Amino acid sequence: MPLQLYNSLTRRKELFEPLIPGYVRMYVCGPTVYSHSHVGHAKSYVSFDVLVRYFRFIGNKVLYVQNITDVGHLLDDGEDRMLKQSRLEHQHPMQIAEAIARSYFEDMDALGLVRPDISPRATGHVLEQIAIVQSLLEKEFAYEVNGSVYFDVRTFKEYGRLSGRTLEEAVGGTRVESRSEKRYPEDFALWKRAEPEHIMRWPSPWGEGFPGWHVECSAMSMKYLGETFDIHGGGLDNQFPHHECEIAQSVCATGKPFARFWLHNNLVTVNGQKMSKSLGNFVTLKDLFTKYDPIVVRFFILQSHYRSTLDFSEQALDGARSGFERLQNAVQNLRAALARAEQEGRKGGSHCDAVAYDRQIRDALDDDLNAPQAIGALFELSKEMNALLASGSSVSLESLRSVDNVYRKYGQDVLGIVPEVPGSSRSENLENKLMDLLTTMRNEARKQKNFQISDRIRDGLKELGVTLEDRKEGTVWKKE
RNA sequence: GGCGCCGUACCCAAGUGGUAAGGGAGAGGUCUGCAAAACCUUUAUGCGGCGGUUCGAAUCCGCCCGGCGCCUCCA
Repeated sequence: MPLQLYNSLTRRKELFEPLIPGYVRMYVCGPTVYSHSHVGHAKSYVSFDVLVRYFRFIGNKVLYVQNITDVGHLLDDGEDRMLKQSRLEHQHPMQIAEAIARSYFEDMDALGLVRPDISPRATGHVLEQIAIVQSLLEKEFAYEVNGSVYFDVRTFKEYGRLSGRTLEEAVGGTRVESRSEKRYPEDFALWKRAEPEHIMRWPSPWGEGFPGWHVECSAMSMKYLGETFDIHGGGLDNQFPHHECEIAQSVCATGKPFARFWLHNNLVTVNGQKMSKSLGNFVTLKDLFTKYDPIVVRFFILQSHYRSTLDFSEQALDGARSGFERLQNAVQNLRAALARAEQEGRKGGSHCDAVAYDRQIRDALDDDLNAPQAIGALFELSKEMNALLASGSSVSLESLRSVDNVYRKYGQDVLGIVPEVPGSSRSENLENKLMDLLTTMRNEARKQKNFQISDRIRDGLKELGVTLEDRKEGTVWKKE
């Protein structure tokens, strides 16, 4: 089954093929860098990370662009959120932007995300934004008032297609007082006049000012991906107005189609309510990572579909952690068995049909990136292998290798929930050597029934946060 | 008020016409000097409620109840 993706533009799953065969051009709305990332950001970026990984896995080259918004994102009262934060922290806005951008990458790296190929900043692309605004003015899709430029939404008949609303509806339901400067309440700012106290300002044909929020994404996506590209992604809460406005200004500026596929991830909820900064119910990733391993958070996120809401709770996270550990154990068991089989040069043995699971996982991912279903299949495979290994039957080298291959391909490369080396008992360092020494001594003591010594070793290690487990295959240790 | 989404076991969560994936928790078991872990088995005659369409519905249609999102900054 070829890859199908749900396109918000058409409201249905569509066969996805890049415009240029074998080359996917993709843009995802990145963070506004004024405060640390929370679980909601993680859901969005983890989802698109899996998409990028999957595109590459099935043989495409991908150019993945994700912006960093460091100007123009306004609050209700018209204040730039970057400037507000800078005022609160007594720092230059670019200081905030730099610190938060670093924090963002730190968090995303921890979650195992593949970095975007290009991470352009809005402040670095003011010229490109001005060029779009100028083009829109020339073509009379926009108008200037007192040093600000607005997009005239009535000139674009497709306005509202993405979000499924018509101008009449929108204006009827608008709860915001219309800005007197605008010709029409739904018109949106392309360029804003900077008041004297406004620090972030650039010269423009209309005087000193700063770009509107939406236009940066049009400028940066088209600069690096071309006027028409394959995929534009982002959070569902950006569908309107942000993405609607992007489409309007891009299509009108170039006269060409903009993004072909629009993908929207759903939101993280807490007790059924959206996790957001304004509600104050958000959990920053940095806080979360003190309690949960980032890869557990990633696993938790991927256990629900990207287009479903994900309800956040400690109980759910704890459940994910246990499930994650179960999968790691299964992979460890399998690899230990594989190592033994390779050592003995095993010929023959019982069979496990990894191909069926491979197929199942491929089908799940091809169907609008159904990661939870793919994970379900990985667990079923694990259960079958565990049972086979526990029964004591010797599994054929070929089967063991093909199962390991499924873990590597999907668990590791595509989903990123199986580390290169699961668990902590394998790498070669002093810690490992010391632990080997201690566990060997302890097992010798146990053989001699000197349990005073053996328990003293185990209890002592426990106090240091190291747990020993005596398994059939030998003793393994884990750090808390 | 307009547009849209969701309601599946104690918790999280797939499934969108063919007779309920998966994970956690609980229960039972294997292993074991003890402990812990690991592993196995097991757990929804039913998918918010009521009608309808169909040989057949969690899945389609209608109504109702409950919750949420967007319409204003948010991934």
